Amino acid sequence: MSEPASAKLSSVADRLLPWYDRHARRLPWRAPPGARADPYHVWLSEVMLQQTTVQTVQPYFHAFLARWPSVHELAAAPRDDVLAAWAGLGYYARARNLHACAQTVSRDHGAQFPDTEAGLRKLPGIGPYTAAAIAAIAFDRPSAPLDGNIERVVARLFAVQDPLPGAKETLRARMGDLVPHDRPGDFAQAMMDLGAGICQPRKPRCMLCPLAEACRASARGIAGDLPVKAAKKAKPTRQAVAFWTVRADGCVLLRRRPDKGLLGGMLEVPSTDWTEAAWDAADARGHAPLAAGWTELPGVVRHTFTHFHVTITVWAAQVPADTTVAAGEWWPFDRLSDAGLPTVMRKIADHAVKQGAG
DNA sequence: GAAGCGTGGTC
DNA sequence: TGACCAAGCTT
Repeated sequence: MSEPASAKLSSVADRLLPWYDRHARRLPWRAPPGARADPYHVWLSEVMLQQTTVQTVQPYFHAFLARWPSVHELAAAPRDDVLAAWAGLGYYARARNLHACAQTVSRDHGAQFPDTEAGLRKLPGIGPYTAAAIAAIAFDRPSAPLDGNIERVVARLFAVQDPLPGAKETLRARMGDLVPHDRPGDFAQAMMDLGAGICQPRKPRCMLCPLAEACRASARGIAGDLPVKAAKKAKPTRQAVAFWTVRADGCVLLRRRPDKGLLGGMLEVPSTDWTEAAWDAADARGHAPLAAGWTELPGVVRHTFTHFHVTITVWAAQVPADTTVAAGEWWPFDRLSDAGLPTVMRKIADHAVKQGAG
């Protein structure tokens, strides 16, 4: 019988963990050496870090912990407060699921997060990656989280040339073979740190990599070409008109978006639909939140979402102090920063102010 | 399996 | 400037 594969694979953890002990990034959600991380902190950070950089997440993580120190307090918070605190972070379904998850854990689990991958996987907003990551990092389970960093590291280690996302299950199995029984949580974080700091997408720093000797892609000089990814579709450009309504008492009209879909549940500057065809004035006026003397402001607001670009024209109007609307909220202009506007809406507000319609 | 879902940084 | 990329999940 030949030498078991595990003899060689275990050397990956043996090489990586000492490197991690010297080079681990110091991050606010990580436990100090020798301590167990708080599952609430691990969960909150992992959800915030979905498709989002560490630098972007840090201030939000601190703000959430300061305001809601435990999962019980987060569960008890009004949902709109959680959404407003999430504003600017993107992928707002995460905030809706975060709040729902906190309520489930608080109500059904005695404020204790499940300590297994399968138990975590049942909670809203916790998918395959996040369940595996929390199980490993918070509970030291030998699970195999596979995020974008680990996909890249594993694809290079084994020189996997099949394109993603088709190769994902192959990579997950390879990762599973690498996970050590000792310190699996540190191993997962070490793989992510390696991906972020050494095994980088464009210019891998193989000269500094503790796994270079074991890396097939590095040996062949093709590390920078992996992983192969399927081509992405081109983004169309859509058009919209946004209505900036200033009331004589200094309030601005906002509106809450439907719960599902783009910017679901978030406040918005009332606007037309976002269509590929341009809006003519008569059609746009039919979508205004109220009848008023609308003026088109110079310039446009441009923004890019995951799957389309949008060009927004802003119409402004001033209305009397006693104006009301059926569906909408009047927000004092000088408290607009508390409203929790998504970035595209903040851009519209900034544009209106810059054009003198504050 | 594919599409929908944000934002900011980088090259 | 535009395309790519980041600790993905849901339907």
